Amino acid sequence: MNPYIKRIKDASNQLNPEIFAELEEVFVDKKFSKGAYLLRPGQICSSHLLIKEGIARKFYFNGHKEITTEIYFHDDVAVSLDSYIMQKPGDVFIEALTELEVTIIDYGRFHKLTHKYPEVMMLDKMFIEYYAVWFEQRLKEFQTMDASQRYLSLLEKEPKIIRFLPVTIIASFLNVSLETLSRIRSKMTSE
Amino acid sequence: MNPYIKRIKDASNQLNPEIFAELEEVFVDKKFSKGAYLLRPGQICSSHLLIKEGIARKFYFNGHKEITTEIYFHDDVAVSLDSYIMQKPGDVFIEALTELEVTIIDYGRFHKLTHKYPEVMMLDKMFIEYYAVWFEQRLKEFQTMDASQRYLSLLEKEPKIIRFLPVTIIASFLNVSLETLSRIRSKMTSE
DNA sequence: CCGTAAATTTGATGTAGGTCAAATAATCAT
DNA sequence: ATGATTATTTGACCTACATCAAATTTACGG
Repeated sequence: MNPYIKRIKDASNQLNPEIFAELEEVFVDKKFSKGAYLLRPGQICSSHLLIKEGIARKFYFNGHKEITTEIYFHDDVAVSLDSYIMQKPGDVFIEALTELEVTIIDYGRFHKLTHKYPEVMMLDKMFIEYYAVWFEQRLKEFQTMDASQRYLSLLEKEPKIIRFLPVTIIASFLNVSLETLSRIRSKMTSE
Repeated sequence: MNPYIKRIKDASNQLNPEIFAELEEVFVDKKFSKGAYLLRPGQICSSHLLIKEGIARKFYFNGHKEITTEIYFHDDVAVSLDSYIMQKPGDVFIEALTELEVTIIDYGRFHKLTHKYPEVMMLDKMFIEYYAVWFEQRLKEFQTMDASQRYLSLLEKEPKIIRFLPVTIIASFLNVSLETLSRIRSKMTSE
């Protein structure tokens, strides 16, 4: 498991049961059908979305080109960071790629707990740390790897993505054209 | 001013004077001469480095190629995030590009305060949030802009970088070859 | 099943930006 | 200053990947 995720799990397991119970009150489960948008540009991201079941992605438009920034699976947390932190309208879509079950953690109610219990703020901080390092590593991949290497790295880290998603979305996540991704794939299977 | 920086400044100004005083005790000033390394690969990043005077950068080697990830000026905070958070050896250099004065905020002593005062943890969290969003935006630039656009964007946001630093370093920050950067520049001045 | 639409592959061609090499220009020590 | 060293520019060429277009495969509603 990712060491940052492990760190968060450990910390939440060590939470005093009373706090944990209060925390769970803030959680609201919800289902979305395939293709539904959990967030759209212009909306304020008012919650963390913890994925229980299914796959989702975050993407934005650059002109006519879709850029997929994140793909979420079980236990991942989907959030539009800038919009969430500053509570201002964002510019991304969060989309259900399959039937989806999520736990919604409301911003306002969560923040109250954050101020009531330092442990909860710590947990919140750990999430942000995970995000920051995740982005740093992803940036590094773009700065040091070519398209094939990024594909290989993804294949290794998230084989699920490759198995279940159409090339369009994988290509947009790797920031290459779908034609290029197709060629990378055919070259790899032929070797 | 960057809204995240403003947010941090506002919060630290609202800090109760007693806490502020305790916080200042943790601060230690230090000078470095041009070319000195404040951090090297293999070392654990055990402090935040707040730049008081001068310019610094963070970089790492990818094979023989240097990649500059950040360039720091007055009031910026230099830290190797992954190494700092997990307190494990990192793989980056932090280098003084000029004569440099920094305020060192020691990890251990700062963390004690973080647990003593929720306000301080909040401040710490805000720093991480700033970092996370900074990385997200930088990633976006690589995904949506070509070399000239990245140069223009840097010129606009950080004209100081362009004025005071050699092409080698700017090029490595923009992730282009120095030759390409040189051509971009000559094309721009001729137009 | 079959026809149609969507997804994927394959091919031809263009271009941004890399690499290597040489030419200037700037910096610096004696 | 003057030579030596380092930084920057310029030129020739090459490669990874984009784009456009067509072919093929897959999925899917009737």
